[in-house]
Amino acid sequence: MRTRPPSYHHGNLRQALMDEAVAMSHEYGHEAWSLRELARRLGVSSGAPFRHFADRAALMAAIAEEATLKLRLRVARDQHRAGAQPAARLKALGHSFIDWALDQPAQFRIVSDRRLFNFDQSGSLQVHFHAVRELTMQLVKQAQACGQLPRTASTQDLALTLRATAYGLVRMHIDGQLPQWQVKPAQARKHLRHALDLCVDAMVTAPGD
Amino acid sequence: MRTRPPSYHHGNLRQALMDEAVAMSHEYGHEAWSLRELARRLGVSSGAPFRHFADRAALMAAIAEEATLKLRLRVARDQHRAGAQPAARLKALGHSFIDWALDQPAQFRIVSDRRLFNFDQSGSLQVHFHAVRELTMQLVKQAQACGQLPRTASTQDLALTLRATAYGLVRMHIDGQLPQWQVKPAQARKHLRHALDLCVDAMVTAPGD
DNA sequence: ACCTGAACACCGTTCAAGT
DNA sequence: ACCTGAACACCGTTCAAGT
Repeated sequence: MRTRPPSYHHGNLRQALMDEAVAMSHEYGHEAWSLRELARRLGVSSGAPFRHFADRAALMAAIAEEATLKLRLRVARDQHRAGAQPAARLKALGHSFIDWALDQPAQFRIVSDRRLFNFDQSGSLQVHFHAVRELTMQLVKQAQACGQLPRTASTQDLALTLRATAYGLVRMHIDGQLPQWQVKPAQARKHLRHALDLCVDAMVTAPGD
Repeated sequence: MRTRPPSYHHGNLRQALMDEAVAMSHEYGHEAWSLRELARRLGVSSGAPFRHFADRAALMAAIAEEATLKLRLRVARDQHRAGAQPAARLKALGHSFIDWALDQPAQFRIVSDRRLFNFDQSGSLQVHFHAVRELTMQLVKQAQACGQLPRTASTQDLALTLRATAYGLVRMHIDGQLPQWQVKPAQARKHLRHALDLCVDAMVTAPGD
């Protein structure tokens, strides 16, 4: 009758380590717990994690890869619903990013902390982020082509600015800075979306075409 | 003739610890070195740092406070040279922030990592950041008053968006993401300034007044 | 007043040994 | 095939003892 406790001896310790590591990162911060504590909480020995991950960095990288795939899938889904207008799709892209970060803050912190693991060494991280970056660039280029964004600025600079705004907004929330800007945590998502839209709209309506 | 080696036994160990900690953070990353290693490099015992700082967090907080004061002084100096136009002063504020972060990346990382120490517990950090935040808000308000920024958007949302853009741009550089956006490290400062100006200009010229 | 260095309770990681 | 648990070389922090 009871399928639990799960038998970590038969194939699911790897995922259990990742899930528990995310839970502990959420509770304490991603550098405030030890692998030994993680093993303890799962009832395995201190050496067991090393059967599945070469080291701490490899565990963190695996978590980051899982989270990054989720971003890509979410973006693909949301783009599908966003219509054809490049500017609207750019907003939707920003909203996907915001929602992704706010729905899994612990994973966002891990993904964006370059010191936890070697980012350049993970093929899947590279691929997924590249895809999102390429989409941003293409949407900006399309928006410029149909006059929604100014052609006087380079595609790269526009894309970089928009990306930085989305990233900066999300980080300010994740780092707990929003209350200092009079934004209550409960209204963070709404405010972040609004602030991003403000930036996109400003550029869309800016002259210099 | 030789005033060196400095006698850490007579009052300058505290500053030496801070300087060496910054140097090691620059070399290895701010969490990749130990207090014992720091003590070793300064030729003192493993317990000596605790004569000057209650714990690791207190050392990091002291470094952050020193760096934050520098930001405030730099902003004040640059504002003085920026003229009277609110939009120009907003750009100057952003440039001060960018220059500050790029001139001392290790300190920027420490300041913006909320997990290293209790941010809310440092009076001086609060005060200095509050001053910069207030300046941002006032400049936005002035810009709205003289028609340089739209009055349809709230002062808070405009300020938040601009601040997020500056912060996001700087973080992308600090986290090594700029090469992926076709920006060479040597041209980072120029590109970041340009991207920020792009955002300010877009808002300045946006209608809805 | 300031620093030493042993001591304590931890780490990450390895690896022979077990099942 | 997967996990154990002792072992190694580290940590941060404390504190009696030194100067």
